[in-house]
Amino acid sequence: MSAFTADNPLKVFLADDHPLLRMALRLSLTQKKDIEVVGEASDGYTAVEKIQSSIPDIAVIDVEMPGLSGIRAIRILRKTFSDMKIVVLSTYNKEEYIRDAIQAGADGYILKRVGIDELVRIIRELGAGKTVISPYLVNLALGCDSTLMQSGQVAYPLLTHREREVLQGLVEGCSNKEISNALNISTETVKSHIKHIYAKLDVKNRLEAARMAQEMNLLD
Amino acid sequence: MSAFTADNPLKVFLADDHPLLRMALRLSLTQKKDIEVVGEASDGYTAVEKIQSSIPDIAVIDVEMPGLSGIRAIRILRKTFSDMKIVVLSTYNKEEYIRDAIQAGADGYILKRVGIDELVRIIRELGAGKTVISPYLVNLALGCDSTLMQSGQVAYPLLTHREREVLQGLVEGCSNKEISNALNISTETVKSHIKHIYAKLDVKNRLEAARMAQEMNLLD
DNA sequence: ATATTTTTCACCCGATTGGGTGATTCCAAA
DNA sequence: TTTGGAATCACCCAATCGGGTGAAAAATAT
Repeated sequence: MSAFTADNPLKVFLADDHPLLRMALRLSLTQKKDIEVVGEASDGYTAVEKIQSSIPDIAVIDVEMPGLSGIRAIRILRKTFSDMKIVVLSTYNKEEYIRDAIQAGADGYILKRVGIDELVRIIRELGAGKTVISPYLVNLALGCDSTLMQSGQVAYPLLTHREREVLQGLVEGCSNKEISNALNISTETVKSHIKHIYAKLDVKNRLEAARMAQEMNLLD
Repeated sequence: MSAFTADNPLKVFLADDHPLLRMALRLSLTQKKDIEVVGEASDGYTAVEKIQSSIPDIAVIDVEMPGLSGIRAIRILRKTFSDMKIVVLSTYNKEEYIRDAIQAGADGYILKRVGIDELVRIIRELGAGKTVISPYLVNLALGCDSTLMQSGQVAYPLLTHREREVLQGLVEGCSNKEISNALNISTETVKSHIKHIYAKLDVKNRLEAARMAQEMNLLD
């Protein structure tokens, strides 16, 4: 199945808001001949963006980042990339965090206090298809069904054309009724579109949707 | 007064329980000819021990370490070393943490998300005798409240302090209930504030209020 | 000392939103 | 040809929001 070499390296993406830690990770990983760091980001929004264009085999994502949190970034990524390995970096080994991460679709949960060798080992195991929870935590994380992976989805267009039109109105502060008038459709249809938008962006109200739209550059 | 060179380097000690971050710090600092890393530790107890024997000019100490916390380690060190520079490393910019650190005797408080150059700059300034608080925190240290109305461009009425706090929550996408919990007041009071905010900003919903807040630069 | 503003809370009521389920038509891709 | 997404709409129901009125204590200013 998967044999990563210098010719065919394991492509890894790093998302962490600490430049120093990111540097350490990059240095540690690029040293290994079978691993290549294809991109970095220091916040959730750019992480999602860059990952969508660089399409790594494994995304290493910090849970705590400014703007879009790691967990929510994962939820978004999972909608598009069902087979990408996503591993969460965290400072804490709270049961709750781990559950959230796994439920969001993470394939692994690593504590930041791991050593370099440990980290490389985990990355490689993920590359080989395993799901890894930092050994310290194995006993904790068993309450959630293994994975909620959906069927393969298409790549880029997170939102449909119509959804973007509706989102445009929403961002401008229009009510559902105003949007429906502008687009000549019923308010029920607008509501329907908005529900889908919320699900796709993983937000729960208009304001978050508007902010997300802006941060992710979803509109003109 | 103090001119540190390759002959007479600034001796730095590193205490942090994250091997990766420690590596990044060590690499970044040892690169500089005027800085020498004289020791490392991954918990508070060994940090205190090793510092007592290596006697660095500057001790960089993580607040969150297993065993003896960084703050308590600093208190102990301060009893013996009154002129050693001690700088706190922290993930968070909580006002409370900063106060604790300073009160324990820290000469500086640095966020882990700083870059390498920034870090080196701070270390050197500490070596030169200054007390440094990471730039990100300046606004915290100074109760940023009085800056709002100098310009003659007051087309809209200003908000009160409380109203700004409520608006802050609103902008972040919080519901009235979430805001009320955060501020320890009833939802009715939050509603009341929001009504006033709407009236003052001449908007009619949360999204417009949020956008107006941004356009008028009403918040941090 | 008094006036004003700020901050707090209550009650009412209609409007709007958010979430769930389900159905229809159209169109394009497998 | 069948499958599936896109776009449309309907109904239900609970939660939240927005607007009005009113009021009282606390802080600030005059």
